[in-house]
Amino acid sequence: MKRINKKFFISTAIDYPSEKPHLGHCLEKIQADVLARYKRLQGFDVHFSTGLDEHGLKIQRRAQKAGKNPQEFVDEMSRYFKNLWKILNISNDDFIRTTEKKHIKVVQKVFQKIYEKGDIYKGKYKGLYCVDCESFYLPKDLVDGKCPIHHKSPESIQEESYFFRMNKHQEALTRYIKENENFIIPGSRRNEILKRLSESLQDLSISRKTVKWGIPLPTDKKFSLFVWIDALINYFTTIDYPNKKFKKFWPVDVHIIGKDIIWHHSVIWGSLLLSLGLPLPKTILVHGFITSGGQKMSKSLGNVIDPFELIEKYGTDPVRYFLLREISPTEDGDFTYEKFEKRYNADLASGLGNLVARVLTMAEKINSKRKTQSAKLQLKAQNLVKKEIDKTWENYKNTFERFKFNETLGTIWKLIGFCDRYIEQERPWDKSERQLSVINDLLFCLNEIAKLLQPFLPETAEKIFKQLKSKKGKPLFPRLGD
RNA sequence: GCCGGUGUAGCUUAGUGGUUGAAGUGGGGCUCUCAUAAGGCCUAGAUGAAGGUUCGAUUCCUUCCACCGGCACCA
Repeated sequence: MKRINKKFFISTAIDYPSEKPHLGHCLEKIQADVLARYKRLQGFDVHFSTGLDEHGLKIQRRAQKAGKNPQEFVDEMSRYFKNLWKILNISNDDFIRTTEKKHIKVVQKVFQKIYEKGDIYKGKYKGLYCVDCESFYLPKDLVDGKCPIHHKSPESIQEESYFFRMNKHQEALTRYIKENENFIIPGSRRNEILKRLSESLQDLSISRKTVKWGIPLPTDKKFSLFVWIDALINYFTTIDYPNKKFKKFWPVDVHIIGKDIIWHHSVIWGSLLLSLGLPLPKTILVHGFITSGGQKMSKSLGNVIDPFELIEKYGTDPVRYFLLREISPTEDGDFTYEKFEKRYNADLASGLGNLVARVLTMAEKINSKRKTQSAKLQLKAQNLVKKEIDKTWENYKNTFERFKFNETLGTIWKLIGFCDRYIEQERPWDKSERQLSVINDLLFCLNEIAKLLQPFLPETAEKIFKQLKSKKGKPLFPRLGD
C-alpha cells in the first residue's frame, strides 16, 4: 500500500465580508473541499484554508453605515460565513481572519523582509482624488468624469506613498508562467495574464494614508498597508510562516479563486514571492461566476439565491452536487430552481437514490435465507463488472487530476447506469442460481460508488456505507414533486 | 477604443482533418416489475452564417453575425 507521506496545500480566496455570502462563494469552497477530501483519501497530508479579508475602506464604510465599529461588523459577518461552511460540510483546516493578531504579525514580518530586500521605496502617487470619499479613483471608475458616490469631479493630486518594485520581477514572473502550463488554469486565463505581462508593469502603490482600517506599516505608522497585500499574506499565516508548518506546506499546490482576482494572485502575489525568494504556487485554478436565470444576481432584479435557504430546502449534498455537476469548473454557470430540481430528480432521486434502494431491497429479501456478502466481488466470471469498475476509476482519476469535476461526476453516473442495465439483464428478483452472486456484485458496485462519491457527497457516501452494512435501505433523495 | 475567447441537439457537456458527430437530461413510443410512477429498450433532435485551403472540414484560414471576457493599486 502506498502510504504517501506527501503534503497538499489548498486554499480558497478569503472572502470580503462586506455582504453576506452568496452562491458564488459556495462554488469555490465546494470545489476546494472536493479536492481536499480527494487528496486526503489518497493519503496526502492536506492543509485546506479559507477565511475572511476583513480590512479596507469598504468595510470601514459599511460598518460606519451600520453604526458599528469595523471589528464588531466583521465579527458579526464572520458568523454567516463560518456557519455556511459548516452546513455545506466544508472540511477546511483553518479559517483565517485578517484581523487576527497572528496574521498582523506575519504581515508586518513579510513587509519588513521585502523592505530589507530593497523592493519597497517611498515615492509619490499621482491620481484622481475625491475629497469626500477620501480615496483615489481610476479614470475608468468615474461616471462622466465624476466620483460615482458624490458626483463631484475628483482633483488630480499627488500623495506620498510606498511602492513595491513589481517591475523588477516582471521578467522572472513571465518566464515562470510561460514554463508552467498549469500555473493558471484554464489556459484562456493564462493567456490573458501573459498578454498583459507583455507590456511593462508599473510599480504598485502599497500604502494608504487615508484608510484607517488596515495594518499599519511597521516602518511608518502613518500609513496602512494596501488591503490586497494584507489579504494575500493570509496564505502564509494559515501555515504559520515562517516556522515548521510553513516549511512543510509551502508552496501552495492549488489556489482556487474567482476570475476577478487572477491578476492579484498571479502577478502581485507572484512578484511578492519572487521578492521573498520563495517558490510560486503550483496552480491557480480559476472559476467563473454564477448567474441566476442568465443574469447577474442583484437585489434590484430580485434574483439573488440565498444559499442558506437553498440548503435548508434541499439539503447539503444536492447543493454540492448541482454546483459541481451542472456548472463547469472554470466557466460561468447558471442557476435556476428549475434546473436544480431537474438535476435532483434525474440524477439523485431516480439515478443514485433509486439504484441504492432497489439493490438493498433485493439484498434484504434474500438475506434472511441465504448469506449475502458485504461488498465483495463474487465470481471470477464477473469480469464484466470488474472491467466496468476499473474503467470508471481510471476515467475518474483522469478527469479529477485535470479539475474537471463535472466530468468526474459523469463517470460515476455512468457506472450507476451500468448497474441499472446489469439488473435489467440479470433480473435478480427472480430465483435463479446466479441470483445471489448478482446481488453480491451489485453490493460491491454500490460500495465502489460510495467510495467514488466520498469527496463530492461525503454525507451520502457515508449513508450508503451504513446501509450496505445493515442491508436496510432508506431513501437517500426523496423525489421532488412537480 | 485596444486585445482575446467562445459559438456542437430544448438544456448541461464530450470529441475528431476522413466511413452514418458522442453522452446525460428533456420530448415521443414500447416494455420489465426488484426499486423513489423509478429501471430498460427504441426513436426524433445539433456542428451560428458565408466563403476559402484540401481528394475530404465540425476540426485549419478569412469575413460576417451573436455572445462572453481582459484592459492593474475597489475588493
